[in-house]
Amino acid sequence: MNVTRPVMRTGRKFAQVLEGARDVFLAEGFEGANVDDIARVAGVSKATLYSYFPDKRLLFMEVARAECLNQAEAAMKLVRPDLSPRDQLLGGARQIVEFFNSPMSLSIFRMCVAESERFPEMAREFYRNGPLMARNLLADYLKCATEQGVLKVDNPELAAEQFAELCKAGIFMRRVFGAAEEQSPEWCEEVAQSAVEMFMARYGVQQDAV
Amino acid sequence: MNVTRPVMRTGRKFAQVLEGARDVFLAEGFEGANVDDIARVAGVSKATLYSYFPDKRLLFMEVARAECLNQAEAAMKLVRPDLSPRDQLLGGARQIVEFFNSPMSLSIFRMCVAESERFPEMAREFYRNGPLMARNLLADYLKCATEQGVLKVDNPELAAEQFAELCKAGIFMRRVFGAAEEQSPEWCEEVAQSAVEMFMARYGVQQDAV
DNA sequence: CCCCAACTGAACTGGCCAGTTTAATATGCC
DNA sequence: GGCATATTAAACTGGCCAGTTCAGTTGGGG
Repeated sequence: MNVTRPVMRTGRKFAQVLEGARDVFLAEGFEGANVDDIARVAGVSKATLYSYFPDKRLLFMEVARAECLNQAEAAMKLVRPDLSPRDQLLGGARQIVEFFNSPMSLSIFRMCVAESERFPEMAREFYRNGPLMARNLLADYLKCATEQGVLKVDNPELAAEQFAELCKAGIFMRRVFGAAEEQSPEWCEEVAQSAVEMFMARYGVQQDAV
Repeated sequence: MNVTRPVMRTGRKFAQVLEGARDVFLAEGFEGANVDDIARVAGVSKATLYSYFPDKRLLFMEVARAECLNQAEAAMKLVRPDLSPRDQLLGGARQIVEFFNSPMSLSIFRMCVAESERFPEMAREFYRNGPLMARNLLADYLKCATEQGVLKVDNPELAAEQFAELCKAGIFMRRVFGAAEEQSPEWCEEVAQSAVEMFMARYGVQQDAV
């Protein structure tokens, strides 16, 4: 899997480089980020930086990979089989809404989208490690819940994506285009509630209609 | 509203410039597009191009604006007060799904997202002319339908965004990250149907449940 | 205390590209 | 035919920046 990475990382300052790169990339985007800046912020000489990463692109991919792992880990912690579907989904909705509201997530999203034409592998890898992984996790849950008769989902993959999309309503578009500042927690909560409401109206079992 | 535009566009080759710019921007993105290339593709000298547009950014904004107008016009034609809400919405869903599946729309979307940090006004204007306009159109419809008692929508703006988001499920993410080619018409139709299904389950009036 | 590897800083190369300039040419209207 | 305006080609400026190079410095293990 890791064709390029087993080689070095012997130096003392490897972590510094990654951290500096992360900060600058997130602040400036891929094209906007200046390698001299990265080196300066990392507190490392340019020569050292280039001794670890042969070029800017590989450096960026390493940063994005690390961020995806973070998100995946957070998502895993949310699975709570003891909760009712409604509460389980509400928890998921809250995390998704928050994700699409946070400046850092948006920054990474923007970068991957922006470079997806020039560096297709990069964007695809992000998609696999991020959105796709989240969808599969959710789809699995929906499948289980359906088997247990607490939900009635015919196409779990599609339903999972629908749910994720619902959590973006009123948040994502305005944020990604910079048309709005970070949204208020109250609004986020309303969006999450409304997403669950709609999802349950479609895929909930009758008993829930009481 | 139009502060910059009343000035020129007197020349014969204005349309050529716009067309060439559109082609090159869509193929290469904003940063990737080279002004010399645009001039060449447009069959026009660089000096002529610059006599119309003071800089690359404004040229791009004009291209994006034109594309938005196209979409808006197409959306307007869809309003058919004689149809049932279900059919009306299905028509809308089909257009939205198709929009997010088409390479050209994705290209513009990518560009605006990519540049939204460096040129915020650009992205915001795109948001206003595109997604926001579409949302308002739909929200108005939902409001009317609710007054007429054929739908039961409490928050039309949010509902409109939810509907639009639902139409992206299973399409948008994979496309925007280049993780999939253009999706099949059958899949698009399924996504559209499923979006309407879910929307009606939440906001439809009882009579529909027969 | 010495040596080797990692690290440094600063200058440098080479390429790219937005935007300008100029002097000459085309076009169309009166 | 002549004038004003639009257009052209091509060279040029100035700035930016990824990646290289090198002579010298540090620091920890033997």
